[in-house]
Amino acid sequence: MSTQHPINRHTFRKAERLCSKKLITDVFEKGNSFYIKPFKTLWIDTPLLTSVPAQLLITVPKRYMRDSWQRNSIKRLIREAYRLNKDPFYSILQQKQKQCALAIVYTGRKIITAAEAESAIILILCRLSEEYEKITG
RNA sequence: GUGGUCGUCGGUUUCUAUCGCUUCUAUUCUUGAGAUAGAAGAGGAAAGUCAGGGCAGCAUAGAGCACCAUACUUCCGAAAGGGAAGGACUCGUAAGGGUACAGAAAGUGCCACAGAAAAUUACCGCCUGUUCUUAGGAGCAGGUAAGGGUGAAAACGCGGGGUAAGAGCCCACGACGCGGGCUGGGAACAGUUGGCGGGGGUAAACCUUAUGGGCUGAAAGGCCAUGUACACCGGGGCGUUUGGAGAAAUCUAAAAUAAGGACUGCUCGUCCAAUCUCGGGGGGUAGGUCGUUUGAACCUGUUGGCAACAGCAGGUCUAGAUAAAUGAUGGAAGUUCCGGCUUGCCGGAAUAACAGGAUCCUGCUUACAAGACGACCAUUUGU
RNA sequence: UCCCUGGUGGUGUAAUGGCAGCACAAUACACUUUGGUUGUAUUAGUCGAGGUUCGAGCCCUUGCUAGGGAA
Repeated sequence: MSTQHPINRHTFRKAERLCSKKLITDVFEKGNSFYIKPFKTLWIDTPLLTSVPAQLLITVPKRYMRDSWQRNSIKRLIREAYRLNKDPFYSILQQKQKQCALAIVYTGRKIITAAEAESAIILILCRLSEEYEKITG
């Protein structure tokens, strides 16, 4: 598996996105959650249909950001930050033989810069890694 | 030069480094939502969803009413609450701008406050007659719209005649409205001539006239796969009359009819079934694919037309995602601005506003940074 | 993507085209030793822009904004 997804390539393909309606409802209804600065994160430990370690869903509510171009740009920033920083989290998941469904919800009301997004995403991924350490003991 | 009016263009440009996204094509083998290479990849408004269509489904014997929309003329356009040119009115010194711009003389309603009165009106006043009288006047009956501080709006304006007092009551001139004739124009309309008339405003109040209008929207709808249950609840109903068979229960045939449903608001009318119909609710699925991008398409040239636009010729194929693709960080050039002066160099800053396709077109409306351009008007100064 | 509804003081709500009200809240005063209750007074408003009208919260156009629905 790891040969198909080399660590040194920071990709973010369709397989790594959360598209299944069932999984999405599971994440939002049964998932664990925590809050770091402008993002709310929901996650659940569940077997996925594909071979990737984790699937991610990015969401910006229409209630807070009215214009679609603003929502799109924030989603792009989050995706970029996740893509560049996901490797430590993936390696932990692969060690533990686990799969994870993730949802990141932006709860701010203004546009953030790329640097702010990246630091917050790094914090979120560290927190998730800790949670998995606790689960597996 | 200053101020202004109308309009057009513009919309992060080019090269490059690292990482990355979507679609298509080719190659490859480990046959996977793989790898490599190449190509393509958001807007003038993609927006608001305001108008009209294409397309799709449902409905459709027909008629009437209701409801909704539109409303100067001609032309363009598939159509349009669309556009062009023109007319009328209106705002502006002007260039120009705006107009739901049919009917108030078919009818109904409304017009607060103020005012005598807001549309067949008499409160004060004026005048006539009459009664009383303290001789100033008061009461009663009638005539009268010339005058009365109001109001958004006051019963055409002004002059003369007339009268008891007055009044378009009559006349001249003027304004307004409705017909007729003539001239110009394709028409709206304009000019002119003569006739008739007396009427407040309001139709983005009801309404009248003319014209038009089925309903629902890609979560429409078709196909494949997966999966299941019409189990449950509520309303209505499987009826009545006549004929035949039969002792009867009942069965059967044809016609009519009550209640119900359909014809998408109502009426007429037509049609509909008998473990049936209408509504609610539940179970299951939670995937793929078509629709889906070649079209009233775009670009260039040319012809016709004042213009909107149309014809002809040549060329082009130009996003198709689906929890939803264009991004992040650098470098160089270019562009713009600021400062300095050697006037074409140096240094610094910025590289943007509005904003992201989701079925597709035509319009309308709204938002919009730096900058560029054209036409015209007013005014000032100089020549 | 498509469709629908609303917007009135700080909050909740009324209002035929004709002076924009009511309740709660807030502030001040009175009452009370003080607070509460009660009473009196005050402040504060038609989402923005344009149009129709003598006159728009209401009618029309357009924008802004809030919310809802649709396998």
